[in-house]
Amino acid sequence: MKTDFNEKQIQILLIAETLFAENGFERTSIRTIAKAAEINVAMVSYYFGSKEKLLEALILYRTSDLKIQIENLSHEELDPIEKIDKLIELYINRIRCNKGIYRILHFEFSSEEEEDKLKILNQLRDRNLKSLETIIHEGQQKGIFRKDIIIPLISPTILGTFFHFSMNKPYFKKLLALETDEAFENYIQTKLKTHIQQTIKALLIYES
Amino acid sequence: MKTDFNEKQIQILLIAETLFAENGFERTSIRTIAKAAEINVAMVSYYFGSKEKLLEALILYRTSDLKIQIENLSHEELDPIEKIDKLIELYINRIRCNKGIYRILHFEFSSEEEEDKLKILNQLRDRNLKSLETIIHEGQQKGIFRKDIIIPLISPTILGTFFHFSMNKPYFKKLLALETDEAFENYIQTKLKTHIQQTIKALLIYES
DNA sequence: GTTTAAATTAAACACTTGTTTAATTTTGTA
DNA sequence: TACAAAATTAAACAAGTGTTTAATTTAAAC
Repeated sequence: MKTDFNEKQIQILLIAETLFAENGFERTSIRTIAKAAEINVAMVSYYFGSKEKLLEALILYRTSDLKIQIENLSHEELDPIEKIDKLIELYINRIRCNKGIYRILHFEFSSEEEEDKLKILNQLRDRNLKSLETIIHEGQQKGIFRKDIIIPLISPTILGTFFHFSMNKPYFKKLLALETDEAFENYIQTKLKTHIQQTIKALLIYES
Repeated sequence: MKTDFNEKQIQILLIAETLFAENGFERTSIRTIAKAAEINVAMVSYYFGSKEKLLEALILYRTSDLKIQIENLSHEELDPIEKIDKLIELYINRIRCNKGIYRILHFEFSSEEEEDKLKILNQLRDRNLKSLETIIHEGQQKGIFRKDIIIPLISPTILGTFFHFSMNKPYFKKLLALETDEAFENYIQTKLKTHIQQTIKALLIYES
């Protein structure tokens, strides 16, 4: 599949991303996208073939966009605890910036088994898991981390906490008295981030 | 709103629940529901008024169904750590049994602010938070738990981890070499449950 | 400047959606 | 049995969906 898109295509992709993230894939019609992008309805089919293929193109566009920052991290000269902290920070920021596409990927298509669509996503997940393993093994060898950790369950805890929080935005805004969207975003980057870091470190270090 | 439904209505509700959970609210048409329930399409409008109101009825049916087991727990004679363990077990089992409706509640309507629909859900969340606070405060007074915990962030960690894991079933089945659906369910009730309990306890107890 | 390909358009297409209608059957009651 | 209310039905409705068509405009190449 082609990975290079022209300006018009990217314009469509970006607007589709916003609308999909706001209202979901099904709830967003091609006509809505066309109107928002100020193009003719037929252009989506013309450029991408179909609505489904537009989504595939969007996934491709966004995931090929993502550099492998996490891989680099595991080779930096930091102690394991600092690496975990940085890893979580990376995770959160990366997803925050690509919130739209992540939301679609994780919740709109997570239960479907259509291999073609998920292949790219799975590759991404596998790479991230490998990097996480490297970091944790290092900490275990140095005697800092406990050894009975199920590593594949770490990322669900990080991502799950983050997603659950940000997907129930109205509830937590009210609960935590966060009046504006900025206050909410700020809470994520400070309190929630710290909470997740604290949680994972506690899990890795704590001796029962 | 009425909370008592006749047999026919419940039959429709149960089938709708399954279909909504499997394919999402939007992707499930009234005709699909009618066919599965072996009734006429008009019956849904006749009994519930509309598709939206059918969902509202389903939420009502399921949440009024849920007894307040968690509230009872906080008054039992157990030490705080045991209570946390039991609380998490309760959470997981309760959601596992009502997976369909929880999936719809948390992901299909989590970003919408429509008060009417979420009112019941919010009440449920508030009650649960209160119970959790009671348990944690008890542990803090006894000097077992640390005092700088942000309690509202505990449930996102529990629920988020669980949801993220079970919503990415295909990926984790492959990753953890769980061949059958039963093996997957079993993994949740053993390994994942323990992982979450371990995580929360570590967070509450660990001194940095 | 003409030709050829790409881009863009409005309109139509075939289909699905949720909902309503009006007629018919079933059920319960007096 | 007769009547009235409830349940059920097939059909129609209006609106929206993704996609395709065929005609037109724009751009590029020669």
